[in-house]
Amino acid sequence: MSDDHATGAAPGDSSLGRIETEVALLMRLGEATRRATGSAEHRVLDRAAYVILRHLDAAGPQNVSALAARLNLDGSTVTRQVSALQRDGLIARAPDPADGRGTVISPTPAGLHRMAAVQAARTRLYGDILADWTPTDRDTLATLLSRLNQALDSRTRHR
Amino acid sequence: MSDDHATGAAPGDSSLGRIETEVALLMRLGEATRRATGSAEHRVLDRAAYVILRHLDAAGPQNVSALAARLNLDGSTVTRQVSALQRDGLIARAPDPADGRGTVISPTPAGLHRMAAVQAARTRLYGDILADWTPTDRDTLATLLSRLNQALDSRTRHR
DNA sequence: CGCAAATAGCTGTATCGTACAGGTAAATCT
DNA sequence: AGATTTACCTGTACGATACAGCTATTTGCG
Repeated sequence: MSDDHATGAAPGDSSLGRIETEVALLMRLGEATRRATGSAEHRVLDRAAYVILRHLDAAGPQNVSALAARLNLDGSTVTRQVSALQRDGLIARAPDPADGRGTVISPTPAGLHRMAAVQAARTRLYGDILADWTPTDRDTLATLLSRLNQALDSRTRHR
Repeated sequence: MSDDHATGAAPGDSSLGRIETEVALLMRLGEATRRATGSAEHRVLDRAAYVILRHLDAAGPQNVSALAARLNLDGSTVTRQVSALQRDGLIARAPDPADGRGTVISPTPAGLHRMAAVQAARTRLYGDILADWTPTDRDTLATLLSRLNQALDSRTRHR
């Protein structure tokens, strides 16, 4: 799994490969973890539902298209997610007063509560898992991940 | 996406919250990126197929159950993935000489080639995206991700 | 103003990845 | 040898997603 580039002191090259590997792995593990974590009775939030609620929480009520654009999802997907969330009482749809076509989605208190619970559970999980990490390492990971996401996002977005 | 809201995490805890946020985000972005990257004609490898090939490459030919256990997937899922990979000529099935029930899966040259191509493309992508990172930062990210995965994995596994 | 084009959202349909339950065959245990 | 376990496959179902097509509304333009 290495393509020797043989330029200079190439430790940076192999980190790209490692990053690729680890991100792929994390995706798998994250999936598995989510599946295992959000088990039976909880009937917790699916992947997208969680991010939708988080985004509504962070960025305020907004319509389906805005959500879709922001989350890099098809409008129809968001429509369905939103329908499910509404069915479960986690968000509310209201006609957009400024645009007769639009619907404004806002989180309900129950939705925020549910989201916070999931968030807390996951955060707890990380606390558990990273119990023996130094605060510095945690902080560094958080920062680097954030930078990675920002880079990935801007790349994905304007292209 | 700012995480300033609604968790009530103590400042010392905040890196955990940030990690949670960023991992969730990375999952979404990774999905989107994969979807965008592996576009049309390539008919590239799906998520699982890629990891299967990588694992076969890294750990050698093995049977379906071993793969399933290792990848945290149901046997049936692996069976189907493997069937698809076989149909596409990327892996080969052979009866296990030591166990009449088993089938040993090995990557074909074409499979390895395909895998390497995807890997290279992704690595290139990361190189592109992280162009302005210092080698140190890249290296640190790779290392921390690896540690995170290891922690997540061992947690997921024996439980 | 009135109609064409764009936009917002929904619904139908398809695909993919995955799981669980059930089947058959082979191996292992007693 | 019979019972149990293991390995794999198949049927079926579900969830997340995309794309295409529909309707209602808004916007832009002659």
